[in-house]
Amino acid sequence: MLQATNVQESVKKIFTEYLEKKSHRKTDERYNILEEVYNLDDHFDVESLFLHMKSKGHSISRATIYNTIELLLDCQLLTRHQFGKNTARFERSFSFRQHDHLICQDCEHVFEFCDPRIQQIQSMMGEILNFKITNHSLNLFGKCRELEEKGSCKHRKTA
Amino acid sequence: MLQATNVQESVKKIFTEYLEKKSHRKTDERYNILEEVYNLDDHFDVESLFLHMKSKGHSISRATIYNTIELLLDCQLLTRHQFGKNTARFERSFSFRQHDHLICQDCEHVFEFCDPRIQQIQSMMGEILNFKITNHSLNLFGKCRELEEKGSCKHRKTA
DNA sequence: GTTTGTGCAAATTTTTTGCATTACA
DNA sequence: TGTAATGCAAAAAATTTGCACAAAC
Repeated sequence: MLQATNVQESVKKIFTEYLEKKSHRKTDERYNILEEVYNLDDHFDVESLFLHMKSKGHSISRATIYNTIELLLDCQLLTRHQFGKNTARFERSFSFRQHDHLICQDCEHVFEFCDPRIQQIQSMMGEILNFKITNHSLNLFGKCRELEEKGSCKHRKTA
Repeated sequence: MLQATNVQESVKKIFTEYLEKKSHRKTDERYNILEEVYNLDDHFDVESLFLHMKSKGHSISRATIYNTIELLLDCQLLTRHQFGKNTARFERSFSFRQHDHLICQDCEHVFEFCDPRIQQIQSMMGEILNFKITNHSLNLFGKCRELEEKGSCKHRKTA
């Protein structure tokens, strides 16, 4: 929990510096959203974050969430993903080491993994194709063992 | 052109076999969409395919395009991508070797590349995490040389 | 002749925008 | 106090669905 608190403090400090540098106002809503984003363990979409915050008693609007997410993306505290569905999904990105995703086609559960060769591919391709590559996303899609063996998997939400 | 014709003939045959196996009807619209998809050199979204077909004199509806795309995805003649925007983009996938994408953040132009290490990562991660991986998508995002040097790039469509 | 597929329009879903009000600086 | 940010609702964008009609089989 100490570690978690430090993360909260660190990202709050980073966000504050960013807001000051950009002359954006330091509103409660922005800090509330930041805090909730860093409380969530998993990837989330705007609607679920909205409902989550509503259920915790925050009075917040979707528009503010969309606006604040833009800021968090801009200062690299958040990463945006699109795992094949129409809804964008987000993930906190401070103090969580670079990783990629493995998505179960059935239950859509997201697993994470890390492989140094991706960085190598990234820098080599940047050189060859004369690109200044800033980031990448590698998604592997497949069926988890449970699904293969039993025909369904535990993370599945809808029948 | 001979090669192109062969591709058209091949995909038509594959599609026909698929439709017959699944007991789906062989409609003109479905074959028209397949042909246009394989005429397009670049990645496309539903709206641009719709407008393209309209401009060529086809009377077609968006609903039919969405439906047919589902079939083409199912028989692997088409691949779906989501390059960070809300709109899904598609790409013909028969006789075009496996590749990944490098996307310019500015003009959104898509470049293609190939690296065998990705397949290695894919199979290794499948073993380690006990996943039956069926496919992957690796996208590198960055700035093309022109953009870096001149502040803008030729593929850019909108100011 | 059945029944699936098409086209159109309406409905959903996800995101963006306009505007009156609130509150940061 | 001036102006940016919020909340709400309406608009826009992307996709899905319902239904009458057309056309495969």
